[in-house]
Amino acid sequence: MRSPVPINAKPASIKDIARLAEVSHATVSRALRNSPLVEPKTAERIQRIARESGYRTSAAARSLVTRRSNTVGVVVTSIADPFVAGVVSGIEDTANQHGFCVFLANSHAEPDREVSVVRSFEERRVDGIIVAASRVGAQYEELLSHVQVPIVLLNNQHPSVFAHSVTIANAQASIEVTRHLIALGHRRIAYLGDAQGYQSDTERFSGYRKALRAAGLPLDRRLVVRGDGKPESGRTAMARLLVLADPPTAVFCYNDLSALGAMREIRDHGLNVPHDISVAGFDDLYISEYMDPPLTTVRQPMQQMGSMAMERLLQIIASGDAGPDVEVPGELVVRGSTAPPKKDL
Amino acid sequence: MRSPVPINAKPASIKDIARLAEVSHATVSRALRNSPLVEPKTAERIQRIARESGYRTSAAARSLVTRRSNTVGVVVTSIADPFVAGVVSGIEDTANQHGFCVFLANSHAEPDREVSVVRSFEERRVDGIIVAASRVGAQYEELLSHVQVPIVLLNNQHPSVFAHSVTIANAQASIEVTRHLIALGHRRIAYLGDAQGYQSDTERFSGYRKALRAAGLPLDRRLVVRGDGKPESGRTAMARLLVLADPPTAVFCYNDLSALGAMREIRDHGLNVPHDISVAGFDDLYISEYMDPPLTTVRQPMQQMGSMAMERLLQIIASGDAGPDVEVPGELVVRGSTAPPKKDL
DNA sequence: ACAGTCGATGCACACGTGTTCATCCCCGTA
DNA sequence: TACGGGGATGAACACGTGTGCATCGACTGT
Repeated sequence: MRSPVPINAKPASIKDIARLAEVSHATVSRALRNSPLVEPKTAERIQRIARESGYRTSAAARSLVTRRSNTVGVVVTSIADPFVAGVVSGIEDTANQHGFCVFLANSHAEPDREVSVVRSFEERRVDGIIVAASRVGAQYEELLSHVQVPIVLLNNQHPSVFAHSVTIANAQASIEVTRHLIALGHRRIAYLGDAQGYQSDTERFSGYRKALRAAGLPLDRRLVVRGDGKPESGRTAMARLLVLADPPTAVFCYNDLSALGAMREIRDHGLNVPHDISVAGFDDLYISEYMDPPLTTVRQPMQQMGSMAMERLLQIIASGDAGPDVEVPGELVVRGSTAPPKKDL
Repeated sequence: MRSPVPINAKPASIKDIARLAEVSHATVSRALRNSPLVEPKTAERIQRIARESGYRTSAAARSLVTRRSNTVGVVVTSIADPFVAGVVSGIEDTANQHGFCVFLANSHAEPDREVSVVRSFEERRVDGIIVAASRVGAQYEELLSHVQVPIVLLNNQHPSVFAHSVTIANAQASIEVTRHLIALGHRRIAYLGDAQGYQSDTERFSGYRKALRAAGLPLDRRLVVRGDGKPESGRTAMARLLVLADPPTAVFCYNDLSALGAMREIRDHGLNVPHDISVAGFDDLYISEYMDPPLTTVRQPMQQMGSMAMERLLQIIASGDAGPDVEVPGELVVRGSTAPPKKDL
């Protein structure tokens, strides 16, 4: 069942190549890196020999002397979250483009995992860390602030000193969503948020509140419910709204997955989206335009944000610093899940 | 904006700890690994000093001598694919559990990326590789067969010698889906597949064919269309089916994302799922039960499959070999997207 | 012909860790 | 007291690569 090559054959080293080419290992080292110090002809010969013998430079040995691993660590709550997956995809693409490899680790928002992951990254001497965990508790902050390599936070700009960030304009985008619902004629608009203490939730809720206030609408605390950002909890949170004596005519959801669950619950109550209740989300997952009805939401350029975070990190690694924190705008995408409320309400 | 710690401060080495503890670096090495050779009292003292000075063992230096990196490489077509993300989540969880870190790399099914990724993994001396790329072309196979570390293929058992595999019982599950549609009374059942030459597609199609034959139904080539596994191509492929003079009354889709697009196209033609056309998928993404209607599909235990692949790899790394290849069964999950065909057809 | 210059290459050390072997010290026993 | 044994520790080498410095040969200009 296995290849004919013995599995424990130790890989060819630079010295093996040197012996074959009848030069010193120093010359091989230079030749393989295309140093101008070595004569073109011998360089070519050495490279040919290396190629033929399947030589692969040992990144471990190299990084030991260069103090660079060309490696970054990425911590996420869960890669199974489609938003996170989009971001990581962007990160990996630009990392690969620059010769970097990415270590991926789930934290599942468990403090134990968080410390073990960061420790592991430190041991592996990553050149930088990207945290897309959305929640940076006090203990986690303490941990990260002692890390010796640059850190970029994604969707979590931290008030403190130890990290740079790439975020989306949560408040502004939320204002636009809420304004959109108000403009349609809604007056009882619910907020279905996330209870895990994410900064994004705080900011999105604050945008929702501001828009209400600007329109002279009251903030009804009973219309504010929270889940965990997954469909099932969106569903149960929506259920709490539907049993109200005076249920909302529109719901602004923390993210598209919550909205998915909310829509499901609404249908199961025999109501129609958007005819009876309008639903808006946040993220614009690439399934969202295929939902029935297609979901009104805020487009968050996930891949691009990941890409920006990575480029930012690379710049810090190279030049020691990057400019001010980046905030990308969100784009309101109006689709079929939002409509004017029924006249008789 | 930065931590007070100078960024280029070189991390404490084992020798620094040795100096502080007034012992040799050998003793430190032993103490940190809890070797019985060192006196418990001094071991404790050394560990305290190491902890206080924030020492982190250099994985690079260690792996240089141990010839083990405690690292695995994972190649996927795209982490943005929710199925892939589920699998990778399972992989990472069990890897982390065993002290391993995972390198994640997208290949985007581009041959260039594939070779560069594998080369990069080799340089980093990963202890093993998991390929969840679903497609292993001739060139890729040639590449992988020369790799010196164990390889586990996911959903792509390869007839050759160089790799182990974890797969789902594609053919059997597809037979069950098709049988389910036949049992509902359908006689014109389409197959909406994947055109990228994935083995999964071949097997699922073959299951579809077998079930038709077993029921004495003819295979109509016009009812077989293919896309790329994403919603948009599911939509366009469905469009080709809808313009037929005698369109199908049911569609079995290669995966849930294709089904999502197909359902959208059906609705856009003013038709109803499942009343006019039944739709079945494959994967059971965790959004699928929230679709409208909820999707009939085959549950593929993504996380568990990832976990199994990783455990398999670990076993090969540890003991040199693992048993025969693993095939997990798929579970037909019947939901609202499939129903008997209209009587008048 | 000779000194000086420059291009190409080798020598030797460093990076941080694990491990074998030797050394040293302390204790018990003959 | 002398000897042996065992437990704890240090010295030294190896892992594979990069690089400063020395060396060596060839070429140029006088």
